[in-house]
This record gives sequence, C-alpha cells and structure tokens, in this order.
Amino acid sequence: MLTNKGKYGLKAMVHLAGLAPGQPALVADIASTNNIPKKFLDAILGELRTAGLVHSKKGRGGGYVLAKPAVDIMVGEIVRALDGPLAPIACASRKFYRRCDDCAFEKNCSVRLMMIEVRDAIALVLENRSLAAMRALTDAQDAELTYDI
Amino acid sequence: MLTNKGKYGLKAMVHLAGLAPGQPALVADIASTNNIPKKFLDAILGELRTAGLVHSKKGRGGGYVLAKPAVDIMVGEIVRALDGPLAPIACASRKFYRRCDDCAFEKNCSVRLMMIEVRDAIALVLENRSLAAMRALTDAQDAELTYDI
DNA sequence: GCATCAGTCTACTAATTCCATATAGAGACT
DNA sequence: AGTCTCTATATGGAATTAGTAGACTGATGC
Repeated sequence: MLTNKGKYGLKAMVHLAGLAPGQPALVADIASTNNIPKKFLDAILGELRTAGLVHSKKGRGGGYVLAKPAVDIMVGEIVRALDGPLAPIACASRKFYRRCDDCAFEKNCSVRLMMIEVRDAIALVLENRSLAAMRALTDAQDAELTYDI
Repeated sequence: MLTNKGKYGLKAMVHLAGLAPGQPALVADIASTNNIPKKFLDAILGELRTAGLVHSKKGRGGGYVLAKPAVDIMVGEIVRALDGPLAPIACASRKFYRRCDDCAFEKNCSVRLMMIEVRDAIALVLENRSLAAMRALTDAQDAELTYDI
C-alpha cells in the first residue's frame, strides 16, 4: 500500500524533476503547489535525503535538488525508501525479506508463492519506470487535455 | 498490503479447496493445521461468509464449505473481501475508488497514473488465478520436493 | 557580525488500523 | 436435554500513520 508519505514523496520528486537541472526548490513551494503539509514534507524530504535521492542546501538560495538525473532514478527506489517493501507480504519480499512464523514449510506455502508472483508484477512496473518517465505521464495527459479544447 | 487477516483467510480457503467437494471443515481444524488463532479465524470466516465465498453449517457435522467450486473463485475476490482494494492507493482503485483531496486535477496526477499501472499489474495476476490454481502452486512444489529426495 | 532565510533534529500527540481474546448466544443434531 | 459448532458483540492493547511544535544549525547578503 502507498501511504500518504509515499504519495507526497513521489509528488515532491516529480516536482523536482520538472525543474531545470540543478535549480533548487524550496520546501515551502513544493508544499504549497502540491497541497502537502509543510512540516510533514520536511520530514519526508529528510528521509529522501538520507536515502541519497535528493541533495539539500541551507540558507538563502537553498532548497532541494535531485541527487541524480531524473532518468536515473527509478520509481521503485523512491517507494522503497519511504514505504518499505514492494511485496504485499514480507515473506515474498526480496529486499525486505522476513519469514512469517506461522508456516512450517514456507517453500510450499501457496500464499507466499502467489504473492511472489504479485511482487514480481509490481516490481516489473516500478523498477523499470524512471522518475522522468513518470513525469512524462503527466505531460502526456496535459497534451491530451490541451488538444481537446 | 496483505494483512494477517488476508493471509489467514487465503490459507483457510486453500485448506477448504483441498477437501472433497461438499465436505465441511471445522474452524478448529483449519486453525490448528495452519497455525491460525482460532478466534481470529472465526471472525475471518464470518467475513468470507458475508462476502458469499463460503457457506457454513452449524451443529455436529457442521463446518465451512466453499460456496463455489475452487476453479470459480478468483484469488482477487478473496483478497478484496478481506483486505479491500487491490490498488496501492484509493484514487487508482476500480472497485473501491476514492478521490484524494490533495490533487486539484487528478486526471493528470502522475502518482495516480503510475499507480493505475501498478494496480493493473496486480489485478492481472490476482483476477486470473483461481483458488484451484493457487492450491496447485503448493502441489507443484510438493512434487518437486518429493522428487528431490 | 548581524539579520534572516531555509533546512534539520527531537519529540510529541492524535487517530486509525490491526491483531487477538473473552463472553454470551443461537442453531442443529443425537 | 445436552453437546457441538458457528455467530455476534465488545473490548483492549500494540503498532503504524499522520501531522504539529519548537528549538537549532548553517549559509548568505548587507
């Protein structure tokens, strides 16, 4: 499940991806244009910084910048950094694997085998879409909206 | 995310699918063979009954039975009945759609468009696997394990 | 070097959801 | 009648999520 934290974080990253490379954005600006509670976004951007996905600069003229070009950041990285495992259940996760204590032989646990398929399906999407590609989804829609008029 | 409720429910359904058609299983039996807290399973099977996925019979010789043949029950139905939306976020859900109040024009919200792709990927798996197919995953593994010896 | 801008850190609260248990009750069979 | 089994309600604790408050640190410009 994507929490508000994950949602806000993705929106902020898309926002950053829309700026000229290297140009920093203020938390206050990101927050107001995306309807995100400022203080909450503070914390979220902090985590994204810890995860190495953004860089920050303090003081006047400061703000947040993407740590890498938007083409090199996969959506899956962002989601994992903020919301943890992509897999719907821990015992089916690659990066956050944890055994569940109620099945004796997990090798043939049908729930797990089923959920591994789901995990793979999710990962196939999120690990192959870059932030740039994600932003492009919006632009495509914008274009459509424009042509409709 | 799949909660314990969903996990236990799936296990219980797989258990039922392994029985001779029409033969009822006791809650106590399902609980003990699958390491599920009995009282919790009571509640879960109650919800599955409300959702019309299982039938119950009281009294001696009673128990729970699948409402339909296992080939006709899709895993997605079970998950939805217990854990709600398949989509990672409400605004990307088909059956449980809910607008999120922080985006003005959801038509071109990149988070939503991205998550719709994820939702579709998940649904493609869960809406096309029957309970019978899910159980077969286990059997396949069992066979492998046997041959290994 | 002082003012101010802007991110950083710590801590806290409120709300929600999840997990589980307890207890009493109602239907069915013998 | 008595036992077996599901049913309904309600309660409570733990964990997670969402959001707030306030003091602090570092950078810039005058």
